[in-house]
Amino acid sequence: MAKKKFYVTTAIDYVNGRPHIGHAFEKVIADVLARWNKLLGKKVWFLTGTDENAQKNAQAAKKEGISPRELVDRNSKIFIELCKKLDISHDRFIRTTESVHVKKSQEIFKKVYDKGEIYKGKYEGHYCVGCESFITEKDLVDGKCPEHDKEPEWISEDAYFFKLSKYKDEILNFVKTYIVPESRRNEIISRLENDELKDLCVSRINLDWGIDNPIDDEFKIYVWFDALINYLTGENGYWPADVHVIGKGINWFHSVIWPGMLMSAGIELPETLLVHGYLNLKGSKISKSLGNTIDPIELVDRYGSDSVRYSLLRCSVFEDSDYSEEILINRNNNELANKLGNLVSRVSGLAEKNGIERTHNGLLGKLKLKLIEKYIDNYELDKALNEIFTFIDKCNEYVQEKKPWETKDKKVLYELVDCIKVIAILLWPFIPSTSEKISRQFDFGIDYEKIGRPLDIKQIRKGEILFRKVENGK
RNA sequence: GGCUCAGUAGUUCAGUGGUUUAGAACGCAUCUCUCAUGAGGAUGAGGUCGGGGGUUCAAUUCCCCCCUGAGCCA
Repeated sequence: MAKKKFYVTTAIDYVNGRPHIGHAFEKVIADVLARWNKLLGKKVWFLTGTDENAQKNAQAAKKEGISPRELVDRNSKIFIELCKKLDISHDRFIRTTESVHVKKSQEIFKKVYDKGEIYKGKYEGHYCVGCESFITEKDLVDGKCPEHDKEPEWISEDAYFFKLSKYKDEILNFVKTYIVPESRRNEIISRLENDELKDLCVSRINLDWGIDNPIDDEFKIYVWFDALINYLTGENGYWPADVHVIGKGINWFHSVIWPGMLMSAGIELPETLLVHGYLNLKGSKISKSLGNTIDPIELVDRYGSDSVRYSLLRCSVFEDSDYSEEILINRNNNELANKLGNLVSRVSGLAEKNGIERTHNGLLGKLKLKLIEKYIDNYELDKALNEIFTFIDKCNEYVQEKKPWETKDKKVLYELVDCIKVIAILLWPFIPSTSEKISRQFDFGIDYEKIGRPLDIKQIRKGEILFRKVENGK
């Protein structure tokens, strides 16, 4: 029987600045999904990357007095470094300046044009450089874009339009099964039902950065049009995507424009759009002007990838959450060091001294495996982790109750070691490097099918401390 | 402005399609084991479930209004 495939993507990131903690959050969520499906035995393809054709990048480069090419080359490396530091298991890192992507974008553009669904017209309107898009009169606040607090430029130009309006009903029908969570789905449905869906301007004139319009070399392709196509460029035979992981700010592009493009191009539609919330730092938005950004690369250097991953994954996927270094430290000390780390430490020490003897593992009955699976299937990763850690508590209680340091009961120790095996397997998508350390220490493989199977009995040794505690206030 | 969501212990959040003592974690207090990373375990204090009205024998849970915060608006 052929293995089932699983194709997951993140949004591609603008490279006009350094990555912030929100980028790390999204990548870690997608990584858990990728690893979870790998653990279940599926053939996984995980795509992430950088969006480099945006006008924003050209502007950022100009500010620094370097070419756009230099800027994107330099900055995309930092995003690659972030992935590496966070143990992101992506199979492909796409950059939209790659020639293969340029070709793909032009190919799709031409396909839609040839079908008569891209046509030439005139566009007049307010264009916000920050948004990379036009905004309507009624959305302006004091003549400024409310999100970027900048006056948009008035643009009147020849332009190419994509007949997005044609697909309104089809899109409306499609999103009903596409978008997760429900609240985000309803937002899109209500806009589609209540407002007119206009055709989308998909070209820009007089730019010297971006992908050439293959029909008319006076124009570039609108950056969002090419950006979305990255999911096709990087699919490696895995299309359609099983999950696109994105932030709530770009829901519209992925919920309406992207399916519309695919419908027009006659390409199969993706399965699920997972829209996650944002992280707030001490109650306020991440914002460079507030100077409250946390550099995720620095965090990993200071605390290790698993502590950063874990603290991020304890945040709600769907709702906005508070995040701070202090929260990370508390999670690290209380949950990773005191609960998980200490359990492994005490049990491995006792097992090394006393040995283990096979028996029926009654303790395992306290693990709500079905519930954990359900949570992960519903993308409620924080709840899944919570449940796994509840089980770790049960194991610590069991040690206390059975006092194996007095009884030297090898069967009790077997149960505990077997449970640690299960815990390590379940935690692998979340904190892979720690899981792998535990698996080496107890000498078992990380394999989902081993969860219900008896443990091979081997010599166990007390390993190194898994998590160092951190003094708060560093 | 339109639409949507949220407001529950000091903090972060669960939860309830109306019924007897509203849950967890962290923090705090007391006790305790000693295998372990001064970790673990037990107990306890802490909430008029945003405010006001309504429906009902009964509302934190349903309905209406208000306040506050957040989000989306191509």
